[in-house]
Amino acid sequence: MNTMTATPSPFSPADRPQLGLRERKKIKTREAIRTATYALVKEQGYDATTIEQIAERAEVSPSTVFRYFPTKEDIVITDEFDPIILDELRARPADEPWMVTLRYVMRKAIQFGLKEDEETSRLRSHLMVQVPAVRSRMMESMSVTGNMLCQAIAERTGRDPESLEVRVYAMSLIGGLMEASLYWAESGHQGEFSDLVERAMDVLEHGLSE
Amino acid sequence: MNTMTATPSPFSPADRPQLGLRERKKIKTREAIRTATYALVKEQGYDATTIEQIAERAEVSPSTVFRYFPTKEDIVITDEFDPIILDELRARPADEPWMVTLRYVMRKAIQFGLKEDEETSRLRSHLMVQVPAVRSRMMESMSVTGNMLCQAIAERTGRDPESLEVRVYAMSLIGGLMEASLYWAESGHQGEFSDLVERAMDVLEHGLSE
DNA sequence: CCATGAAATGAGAGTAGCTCTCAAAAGATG
DNA sequence: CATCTTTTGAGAGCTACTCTCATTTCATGG
Repeated sequence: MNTMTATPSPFSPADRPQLGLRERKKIKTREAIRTATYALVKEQGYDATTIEQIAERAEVSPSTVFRYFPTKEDIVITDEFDPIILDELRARPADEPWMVTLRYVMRKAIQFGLKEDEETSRLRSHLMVQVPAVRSRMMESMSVTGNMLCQAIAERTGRDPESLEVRVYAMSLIGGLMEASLYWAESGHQGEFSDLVERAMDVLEHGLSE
Repeated sequence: MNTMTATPSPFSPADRPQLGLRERKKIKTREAIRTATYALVKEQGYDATTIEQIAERAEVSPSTVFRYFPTKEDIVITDEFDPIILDELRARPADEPWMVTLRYVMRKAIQFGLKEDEETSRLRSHLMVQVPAVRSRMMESMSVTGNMLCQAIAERTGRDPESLEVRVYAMSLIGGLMEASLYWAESGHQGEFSDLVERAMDVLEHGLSE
């Protein structure tokens, strides 16, 4: 749902021979660090996993780890959904009701996210519940997603993306959706996440009234 | 808007002679640490201010600082609004429309918060904008406020406070209000905060439609 | 008022996240 | 192959944060 660093879209490095050896190595290193981190966290838990261990398993130096990710939490939470979601939002017809668009795009994003690596996305939301630092960082990255949403809403409605109204609206959406994914993780990932999101959207659209 | 530690309500220590010397000293120390921190942050900025400096100015040891506040950010963000807001919410007549209640209570909370120490609450929201770590922690503490809101909403509507619907609704409210205060700080605290909150409430109630 | 017990404090050592610098290694370029 | 640029590794250094233990400070019953 967020990305601070401009992660290239999810294709394996081999798919892009047009990139120089340098670029390909960078992508490899990045993935190696992430893979190593996920594995270690699965084995020992988040706090018990140190940067040194991550560096060792990824076969890079600790300095390099920090060159690729500003903080330890970022190794875990970074994803590349935002640009995809933005594209999808823009691709919808302009006269479609906003909520219909939103539901459609969210459903698609969830499909995409779960398909790519189900276990990883579960681990991620699990960490969000268990590790305060990760949750914090995750929430902060929401504001990036929020800005993107503001942009999309502004384009759609002709409002100023920086206006209080648009920003409040976007953040309330994101807050609600965030809570839905927390709920999902807290309840041990029971049921379909997409169902929860549908219910969350109902609340966001109509309030608690009904 | 939040409190992780159970700060006693805002009365000067002298007002409560029924407390033992020990308790009164604890309150004094807590306030000394906070005062020292605010002063140093105003002088040098947040990052440049170290725990050692804070300890020195508050005339306690660094260990003591950590005994009173789990993290450096907590020294800055902790406040004691949650219980007050909860009480106010409960004090409203049960048949009053929910949004009316909410607007009333928010207005009151803002009055209270600004009156107590205007400059401090400005500094706080300023830090929220400027220092990522503070913003993160602030956002996380929102979930505490969120739980409180769930409780209040549940009591009012007879729903389960743990239900997805209530939780999503609460967090969307909080996300929106949070954004309003960020907006206020980003625009240099122009205008009345309460006006911004009114506008935010309009959006939260009716969406962007009108 | 003093003795005993409990709580708060200070001192200090230790861990780990994160930053910065500089020299060595590896890829790009002509 | 030579040169230039980018990436990496090594290591020192800072600081938030934790833990332990001895010392001091307050509370309490006699």
